[in-house]
This record gives sequence, C-alpha cells and structure tokens, in this order.
Amino acid sequence: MCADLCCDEKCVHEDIVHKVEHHLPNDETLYDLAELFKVFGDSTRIKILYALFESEMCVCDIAELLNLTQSAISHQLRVLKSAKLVKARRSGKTVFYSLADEHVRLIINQGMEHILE
Amino acid sequence: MCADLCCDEKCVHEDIVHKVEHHLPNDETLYDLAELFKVFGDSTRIKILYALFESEMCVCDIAELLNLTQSAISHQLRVLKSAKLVKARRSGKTVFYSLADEHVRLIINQGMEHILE
DNA sequence: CTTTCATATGAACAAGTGTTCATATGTTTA
DNA sequence: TAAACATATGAACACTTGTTCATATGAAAG
Repeated sequence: MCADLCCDEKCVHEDIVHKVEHHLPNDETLYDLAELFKVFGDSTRIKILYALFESEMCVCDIAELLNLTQSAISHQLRVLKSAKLVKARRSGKTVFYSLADEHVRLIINQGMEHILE
Repeated sequence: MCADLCCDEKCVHEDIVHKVEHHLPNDETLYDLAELFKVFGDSTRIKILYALFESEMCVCDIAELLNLTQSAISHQLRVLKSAKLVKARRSGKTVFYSLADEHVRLIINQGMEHILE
C-alpha cells in the first residue's frame, strides 16, 4: 500500500486528500446521484426514454415497439417513474407515459455526444 | 395484452409505433449509451470522478480518501478509463488519474441538477 | 354484476457487478 | 541484482438486477 509519501517532487497527497474531502458532496447525495445514473444504465430503459422523446405512449405500445412483455415494460416504467424521469396520465383503461421534464433529454444527449466523439 | 386498439379517441398506436421505430438510434448505439451511464451508476465511481474535479490524484490517495482498498480503486479506474472518462499519466512508480474531458463534468452536473430539484 | 382488457405487482431465476484477497507487473533505489 | 513500493490483474464471493410467469387491480362495455 501507499505509505503517505509515495512520490517525489510531484507530490500532492495529504493536502489534496483533505482539500478534496471538503469539496465532496455528502455521501447521501452522491449515492442518490449514482442511483439516478443507474436508471439510465439499462438499454431497455434508454429505449423507452428515446421513444418518449417523440410522443407520449401507452404501456402496450412500448412493449410492442421493443418486443418485450407488457410486464417487463411496466416494471421498467415503475423504475423510471420513481426516479421522476417519466410521468403517467390515465385515460380510461390506458395509461400514457411521457417524459417528466427536459433534464432527461439533456442528460441523454450529453451522454450521446460522449459516445459519438 | 394490448390488442392493436386499446383506446378510443386518444388512440396513437400503429402510427406512433412506426414513427418512433424510424427515429430510434440503432440498437448498438443505444446499448453503448446505456453502458456509458452504467459507469456513472456506482457511488464509488461517482466519488472518484468528483474527487478528480478538484485535481489529478494517484491511486493510493483516492483509496485513502474513499476508505477502500487500492485494489478496489484500481479496478474502478480501469472501468472509468475504458469508458474514456478518465486518463492516466505515469510519473515514476505513481500513476496520476484525471478527467478525460469536460463531458464528464457536464453529465454529472446535469444529473445533480435533476436530483436537487 | 360479469366479462374484457390494460396495467400493476410478486415470486423466482439467470446473469451481471463490486469488493476483497492473493499475487503479478513494473519502476525506483540501495 | 535485490528489495521496496505503487499499481494492475485474476479468482471467488455476496449482492444486485432484469426478465418472465402467474396473478391481482382497476376501468369500461355488455
């Protein structure tokens, strides 16, 4: 292991460690942030979000579009909803889902830019 | 399951499904995008990235900062590096890691905005 | 009320992930 | 060359996650 002084002139250590410690958001916030990105970290959910970029859609249509069971989509929409990435609107038996806000689009576009460069 | 026509006046279906189908990026791209977000979806990695916001750091310092083994950090840095989120610079025995580009900061800040609202 | 249909939920299982331990690689100094 | 040290890597393990199947809930139509 590193013994407090593992380098020569370029040494940062102690100082940096303490400086960074003070600038780190608290653990709970960082945990929540990771949880948010975890939601984006599944291709089914990404596809659902991309689909909702175009228009609100009901569960069965998304299922048909992505060739997955209605149950799978419903489970995933639940995840997206509790992360406040989508919202639901009921119309009779049907429930229409749509993007909760524009953050979703921004985050995804930023990610897309990264992988396309 | 949904039988092609599950609603009344508000019906979208077929039309929307086909329209959205054409606008969806291809499967591989969507998969890669999900893989990218998966990398952000772990609080250890988020903490590492946040630490690197302040300054480049070597492996053992990050390990000390986050109270994790050097091995754990090294494994995670490998993940971050293959996603091109961080880059490495060797100086003697020590390897300093830093953010690969400004996308990282943008994506994380966007995520942070979402959870803080 | 009963049936039908869209959606939600719970259990179960396979597949994936993050950490630790042990050890290898590579660099510097004695 | 040998010892010391920072980092990397592989195997193993517990833990998490996404899907399916079966079934429950809730709304509209007969």
